[in-house]
Amino acid sequence: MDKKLGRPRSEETKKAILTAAYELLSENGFDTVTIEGIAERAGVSKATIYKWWPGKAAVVLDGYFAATELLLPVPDTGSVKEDLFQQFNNLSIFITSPKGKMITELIAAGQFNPGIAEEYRVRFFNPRRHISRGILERGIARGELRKDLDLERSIDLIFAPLFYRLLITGDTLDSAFIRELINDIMKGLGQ
Amino acid sequence: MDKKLGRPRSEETKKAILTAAYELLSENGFDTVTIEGIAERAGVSKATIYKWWPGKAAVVLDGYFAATELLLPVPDTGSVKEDLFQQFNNLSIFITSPKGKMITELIAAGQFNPGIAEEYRVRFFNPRRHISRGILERGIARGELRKDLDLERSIDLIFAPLFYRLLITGDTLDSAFIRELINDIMKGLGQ
Amino acid sequence: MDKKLGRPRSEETKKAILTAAYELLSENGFDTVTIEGIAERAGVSKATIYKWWPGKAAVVLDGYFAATELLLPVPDTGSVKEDLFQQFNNLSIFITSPKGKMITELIAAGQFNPGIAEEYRVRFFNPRRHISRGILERGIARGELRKDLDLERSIDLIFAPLFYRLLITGDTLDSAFIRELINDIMKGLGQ
Amino acid sequence: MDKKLGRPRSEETKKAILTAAYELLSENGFDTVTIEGIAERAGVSKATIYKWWPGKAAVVLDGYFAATELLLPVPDTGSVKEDLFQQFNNLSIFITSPKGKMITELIAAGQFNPGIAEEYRVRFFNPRRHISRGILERGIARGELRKDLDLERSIDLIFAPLFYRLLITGDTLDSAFIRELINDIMKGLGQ
DNA sequence: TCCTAATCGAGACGGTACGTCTGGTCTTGAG
DNA sequence: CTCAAGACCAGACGTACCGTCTCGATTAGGA
Repeated sequence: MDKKLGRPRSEETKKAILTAAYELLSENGFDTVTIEGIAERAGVSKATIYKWWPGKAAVVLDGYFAATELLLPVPDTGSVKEDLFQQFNNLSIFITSPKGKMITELIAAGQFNPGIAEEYRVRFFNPRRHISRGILERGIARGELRKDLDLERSIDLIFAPLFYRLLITGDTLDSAFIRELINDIMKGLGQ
Repeated sequence: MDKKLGRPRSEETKKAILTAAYELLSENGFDTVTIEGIAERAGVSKATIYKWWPGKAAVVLDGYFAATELLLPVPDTGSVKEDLFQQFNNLSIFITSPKGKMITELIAAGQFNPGIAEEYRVRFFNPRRHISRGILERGIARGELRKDLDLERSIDLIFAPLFYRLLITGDTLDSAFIRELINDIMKGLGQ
Repeated sequence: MDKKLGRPRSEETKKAILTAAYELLSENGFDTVTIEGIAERAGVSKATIYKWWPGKAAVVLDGYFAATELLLPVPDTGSVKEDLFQQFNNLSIFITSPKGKMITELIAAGQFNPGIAEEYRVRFFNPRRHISRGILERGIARGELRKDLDLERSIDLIFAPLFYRLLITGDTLDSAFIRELINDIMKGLGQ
Repeated sequence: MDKKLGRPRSEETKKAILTAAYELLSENGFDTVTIEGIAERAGVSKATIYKWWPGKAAVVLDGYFAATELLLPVPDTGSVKEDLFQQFNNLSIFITSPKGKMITELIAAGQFNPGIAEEYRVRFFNPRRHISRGILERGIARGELRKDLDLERSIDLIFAPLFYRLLITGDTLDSAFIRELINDIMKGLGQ
C-alpha cells in the first residue's frame, strides 16, 4: 500500500527543528523567531522545514508543546473550592512563568491563524478543562454545587479571568487572587 | 512658549492616513496591512507616516479608534442585572461585528507591543469598565449586591468570559449567553 | 576542494542583469540608473543583484564591458605615425560613439570609487596601452624613435589629449585632430 | 530700472552657505555632500539654497571657488622650458594637495552636468591656459618654439598628461615627472 | 508710521531609491 | 525519496535626501 521508497525521514532532523524552534521562542519571543533562524540553529535546510510544516507558527507551536507537555495533576481533596484552588493556582504559576508567558504569544498568533488556535485549544486548554469538569461534576454529586449548572459555561467562568488578566489588563496573578476569584464565583455577586 | 515654527502639520494628510489604515485593516486584517500600502492608499509618503507614528501597529490602532470612537450609552434601569445585560449585550453585539472583530487582532498585536496594549486598555476598556463600575456601585447602594465586593475584580468577572470566548474558544456570543452569564455571576455556582 | 553544494548560480539571471544594466546605462546615462530599475527590467530580485555585486557602479561597469568587449586590431604598417594614427583614430571614433561616451561616465564614477577605477584601467586602458607599446617598440627598433624613450610616459602623451578633450574641454575629436596630435608629439614643440 | 523692493538678500547667509558647502566638500568628498547637510551646517533653510542655486553641484562648486580663488603667478624667466616648469610644477603641487584633489570630483560631477563643466572650464582652466599661452607666445617670439604652432593644441599637450594621470591612471605627479614631460614635448618623440 | 514686497528660518510633505531582511520556492548533488 | 546547501523572486522594511510647499517673522524702501 503505502510504499516506503527512498531515504526515510530523519527523526533527528525533526527533533533538531523542534528544539531549535523552542529555544528561539524562549530566547526572543514569537515574533522575532524566523524560519531562517530555526533552520540555521538546527543545521537544517529551510526547505525541509517547509516540507513538514506549513509555516512558522506551526513549527513553533509544535516545538513549544514538544518541550512543554507535562503531566497534569488531578486534585481531589473532597472540596470543590480546594480542588479548584489547586488546579488554578498551578495554572497561574505556570502561565506567569517564562514558559507560560509564551502561551500568550501563541494565543496572539492564533488570532491570525485558525489552525494554530485549534491546536492550542486541543493541546493546552482541553486537557485542563477536562480536569475542571471532573472537579465540578464531583462537586455536583456531593451537593456542593447547583445541579443545574451548565458545565462548560461554568468552566469558562474560572478560566476566563486568568487569561483576561494575562492578555488584556496585565494585572498580577497570585494565589490570593485565585482564592478570591474562586470565592466570588462560588458565592456570586448577588445579595 | 509652544512655538509654531515651520509649515504646520496637515490635518488632511493625517486624516487620509488614518482612514487608509482603517480601510486596509477592515479589508484584509491586521497582519497583511503594510505601511507601504497605507502610504499608497492615502496618497502620502512613507516618511510622513514614520514621522508621526513609530510603526504599523500605532497607525492602525489610531486609525481604528478614529473610526470607531462612539458614545457609550449608560444604562440605568434600576436593576443591576438589566443594566449589565444592556451593557454587555451591546458590547457583545459590537465585538462580534466586523468592526469589533478587529479589536481581537489589536489585542493580539498588543501581546508583542506594550504600547499598543496600553492604548487599547485606555481607549477601549477603561471607558467601558467605568460604566460597569457605576452599575455595580448603584447596585450596592440599592442593596442588590454584597457590600464587600472588590469592584475591579467583579468587573473582570463579567468582561473576562466575553473575551475568553472571543480570543480563545471562539464560542458564540449571543444575548442568551450574556443573560446566563450574568445570572451565573450574580447567583454564584455554589450551593 | 571547492565544493559545489547548493543550487548553482543561474547564468541566465546573470546575463539578464548585465543586459538590463547596460540597456539602462545607454538609455538614460549612468547617474539615473538605479538598482531597482535594473532589477525590474531584468525580472530579478534586488537581493540577487546585491548578492553578486556591491553596488550600482559595479553592475553597470560589468554590464558595460560584457556588451562592449571587442577585438582590438593591432596595426602594423611599418610606420609609427601611421600605426598610431590607425589606433587612435579608431579609439577616437569609439569614444565619440554612444557606446564610447559612456566610458566618460564610468571614469567619472571611478573618481568616487577606487574599485571602479581599477576595473576600467585593467579592462579598457591596459589592453590599448599594450598595443601602443608594441607600436613604439617597433618604432624604436626601426630607428624611427629615440632609443631613450620612457615608454609609459610616451604612451601617456598620446592618450592624454584625447581624454582631456573628452573629459574637460569637450572639444571635438576627429581624424584631423588625431593626425596633427601625432605630428606634434613626434616632432616636438621645440626649435 | 531694476527695483530693489523687499528685504535684500543677506550676504551673511550666502557666505555661510558657501563656507558650509566647502567645508563639507573637504571633509567628506563631493558625493556625500547633501543640500540638507549644507543647510544644517550653515544654519539656513533648504529653500534659501534652492532659491539661489539650482542644485548641489552648483553650490558646492561656488563654495569651492570662493575658498580657492588665488593669484596665479606668471613666470617669465626668459626660457620656455623654465617658465612651463614653474607653471606646471605649481599646478601639480596644487592638484595633488587636498584642495586640488577636490577638482577631480568636480570634473567628475561635470560629466553629468554641463553647467558645472562650463563653470570649471571658465574659472579654473581658462586663466591657467591664458598664462600658458603667454609663455608659448613669448617662446615663439624669442625663436625657442616653432612659428607654426597651434597654440591651443600645444597647451592641451601639456595640461592633458597631468589630468590624465589624475583622473585615469592615478600615477604620481612630482617635479621630476613635470620636467621630463616638458622635455619630451619640446623635443618630440621622433628621430 | 504704516505698507508692500521680498528674504529667511523652520519644517512638513510627496517622492524615489537605498540596502536589508524574511518568506516561500526551486535546483543541485550526496546519501 | 530525503535532505543540506544555497540561489532565487517577491515585496516590505525603515532611512535618507530630494525639491517643493506653507507658515510666521524679518527687513528694507516708498507712501
